[in-house]
Amino acid sequence: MSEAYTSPRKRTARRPPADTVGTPAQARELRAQGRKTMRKLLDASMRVFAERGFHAARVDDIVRAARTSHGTFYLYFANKEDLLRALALECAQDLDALAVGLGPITPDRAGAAQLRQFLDAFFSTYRRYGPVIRAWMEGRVDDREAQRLGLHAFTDIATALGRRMHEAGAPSDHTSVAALMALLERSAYFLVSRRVEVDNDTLLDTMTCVVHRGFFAAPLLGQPGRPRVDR
Amino acid sequence: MSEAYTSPRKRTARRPPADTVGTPAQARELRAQGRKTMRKLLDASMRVFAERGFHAARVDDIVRAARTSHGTFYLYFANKEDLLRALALECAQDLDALAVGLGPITPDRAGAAQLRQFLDAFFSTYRRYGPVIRAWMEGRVDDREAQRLGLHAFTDIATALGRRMHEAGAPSDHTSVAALMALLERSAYFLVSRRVEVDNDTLLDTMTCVVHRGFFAAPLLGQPGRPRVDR
Amino acid sequence: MSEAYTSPRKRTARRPPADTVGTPAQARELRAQGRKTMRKLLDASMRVFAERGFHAARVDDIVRAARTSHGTFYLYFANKEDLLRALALECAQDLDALAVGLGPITPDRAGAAQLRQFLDAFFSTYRRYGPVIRAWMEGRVDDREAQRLGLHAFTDIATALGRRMHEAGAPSDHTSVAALMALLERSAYFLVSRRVEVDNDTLLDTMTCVVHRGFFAAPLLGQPGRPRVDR
Amino acid sequence: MSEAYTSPRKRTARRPPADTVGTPAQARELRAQGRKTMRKLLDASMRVFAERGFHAARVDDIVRAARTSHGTFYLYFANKEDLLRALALECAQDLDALAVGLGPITPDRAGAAQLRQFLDAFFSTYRRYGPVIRAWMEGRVDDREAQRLGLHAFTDIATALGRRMHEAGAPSDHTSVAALMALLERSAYFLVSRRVEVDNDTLLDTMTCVVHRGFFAAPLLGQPGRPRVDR
DNA sequence: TATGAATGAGTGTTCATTCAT
DNA sequence: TATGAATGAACACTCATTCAT
Repeated sequence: MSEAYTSPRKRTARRPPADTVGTPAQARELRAQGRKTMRKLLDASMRVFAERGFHAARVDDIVRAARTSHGTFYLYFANKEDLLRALALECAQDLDALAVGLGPITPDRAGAAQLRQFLDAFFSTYRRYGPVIRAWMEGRVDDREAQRLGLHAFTDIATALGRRMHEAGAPSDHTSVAALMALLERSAYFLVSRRVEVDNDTLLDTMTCVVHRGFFAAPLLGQPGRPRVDR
Repeated sequence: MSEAYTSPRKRTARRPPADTVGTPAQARELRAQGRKTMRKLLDASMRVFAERGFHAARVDDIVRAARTSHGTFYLYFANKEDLLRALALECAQDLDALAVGLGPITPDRAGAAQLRQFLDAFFSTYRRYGPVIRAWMEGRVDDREAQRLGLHAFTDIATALGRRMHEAGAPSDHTSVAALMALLERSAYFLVSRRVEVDNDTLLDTMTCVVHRGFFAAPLLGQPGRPRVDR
Repeated sequence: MSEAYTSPRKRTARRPPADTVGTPAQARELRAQGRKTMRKLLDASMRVFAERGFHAARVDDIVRAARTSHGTFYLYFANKEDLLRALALECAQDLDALAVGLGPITPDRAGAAQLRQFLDAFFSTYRRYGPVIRAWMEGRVDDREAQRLGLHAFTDIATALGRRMHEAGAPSDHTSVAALMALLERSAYFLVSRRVEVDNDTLLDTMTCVVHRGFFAAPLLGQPGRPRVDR
Repeated sequence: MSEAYTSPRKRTARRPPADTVGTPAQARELRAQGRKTMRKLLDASMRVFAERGFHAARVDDIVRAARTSHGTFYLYFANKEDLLRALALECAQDLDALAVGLGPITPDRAGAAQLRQFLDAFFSTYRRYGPVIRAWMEGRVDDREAQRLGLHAFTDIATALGRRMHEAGAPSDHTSVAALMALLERSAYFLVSRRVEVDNDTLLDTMTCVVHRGFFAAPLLGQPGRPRVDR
């Protein structure tokens, strides 16, 4: 999953003259300045998406945030979806790393620690790429490629988790893994969107405990730092 | 929460601010035919929202689905947000009933059964009102009232669940309950949206088990019907 | 009153209230071409307003007259009201100049000449900005700013006239001045709208005579060029 | 000008079957109740027009004000213009009476009194029918008949005034009379619309004086009640 | 005679995308 | 490589008028 993003400028519908059609993602070679501008756009878009969400975000918002122009935007991306695709690639790489780095989740405190670390990393990625992930989830993305990337990345993580669940002797069928993914995604959303009042550490503790017991068949451990306080 | 929806045939003396309007409900009394048409619109909109999502849905889609005209739509609703508000009210009532009907979740099979039944009902409601709930979640709803309703309904359920968690001796702090809500909502979404391949019964079994253990501190019960199969 | 109009390319963070918007002027710096297009729109709108009146004029009429597109219009003006505001500013500046240039109206022929010159200038301005002035008069303009400008401009002229009436020893109370303004505005309207058959010179003569005698306490002068013909 | 208004129901464009076409204003004979309803609509419309103006007024506003229904409106009037025509007829009759009742305007106090009385009556009529008159003035009325009525009524008054001006030895050419009409109409508008602060009596005094001197060649009379105060 | 419901053409406004410089 | 200007299809909403009861 280390394909590099290649700007698909000129992959638009109307394509009349003898051009490099057929070779869809025919990126121009970018020089230093070009790379910098593209980076500016990618970063700006993440900020805008975080605030408004992908669909509500306007190209205008993005270029303003990136302190550049409309024309420039379309110099680097074929359209908004194409930008999403580029972000999706970065995000998928991040998630991929997560999947690769996930060690065994034993029923003891070591397993809990491993799990916590994974969750922490997941939340971190979500903080950055949440809007992209949600765009996948919402399923209103027309772009096949972006969809595929999202699916792929999620499947990778799901597979990794499923394997660890299996090792732990817990049910690791498709549905169980899906439920875990559901919990992960939405908890991260709550955390990041601030729609629900949760703070990072408390959520990490809670999730570690819940997931360990609920999905990895761990016994109830008196976990340190886990406040057993009722609300 | 049994406030009835009153069609906002407002008389925005001058400019109707194009948004949620100030005078939300100055409903004409509807006769039989009027009620029928309104119902048609509400039902059609649910179908359209289910397919396209609230934001992507066009008023035009709705009226086409309801086999009525554009003008008629605005005879019953001030705008799309107002329609959402009406649906939100119905949804909130459904969710409210769920909260009220939730019995104690004991650690034994009876508790599991109770839980399963609740989940079943929740999924059912989600099947119908999912788009409305997601509109709340996405937080891009401008309408204050609809937001309030959504928050209120979710808080009600969360409170009921929290109480049962507390009774069960499990952590029932704010964060734990939030995590449970996250799991419920997104699982239902996966189920309903068909974005992930899960079938109703399997998900019910899985969720019952996971939630029972993860959130209600139940021991691992050899639950009947729970396939221990790995994928 | 030399505030320059600044195109209201506002960034109504969320909903643009469909009306006068809060952030009226966050103008982009316009380049030569931009200025030209804006001018084209302003001029075209004057032509359209002259023909249809402000309220009846459609944005579509304006852009057609300006040989540009719908989108372009909204690139320069937030809406029709905003365009009116821009025109109002120009008009107010014109009227202001009139007020400043008004010399003393003595009871002799010199006074009559001065008056005639003023009336001529007033009619001239009215020929250009009549529709704007009438939009003020009709009082159906929602835009506060445009209203303020109109009121201000009229007050300026009224004040100047009042002072000259006072000097001339004629009644210069509020009501008298108002009556004079009424006469000026409506005569100009008759002249410009061609609703009543009057030609410019005849009207100038008539008005000079009538106003001189009626509002500036002048004696009946045998004014040259004044046809004493009955109709 | 004492033609009675006959509801032109069925003078609409589409007119397929063997109906009383050709006889355009084929009013149904109205019974007592019908007359009452029609009156209700006429009165309500005047109220609404006074508040919003003819063009901005919605049929919906009118029927609400008249506490009746849309359907009923179109039972009595072919459309909004048709309603205007009916009001125009009433108004024209009022104005007609004014024209007929206008006595000679002598240069002395008796003439001033006569003039004052006329102005008072004119303002009175304007208070009631101002919106109708303005609809004529604005010239945006499609209806030929209503236009004709308006023109006719104004011409009648203008003729009567012109005659009296002639008798008084003042210029009574077309343009002079037009200027007087301009002054009358707009003053009345200022008075009624409250766009300018003038009160009835003061305006009457001022107008009497100004018109007497300006249009009827009267000398400066120390008119009683005329405050010579500057503002 | 009266009514509330229904209709759809008309209008304002937005915004992704293309163009000329 | 960068930019601001231009475009027009798409969409929300209004309201005069007609219809069925």
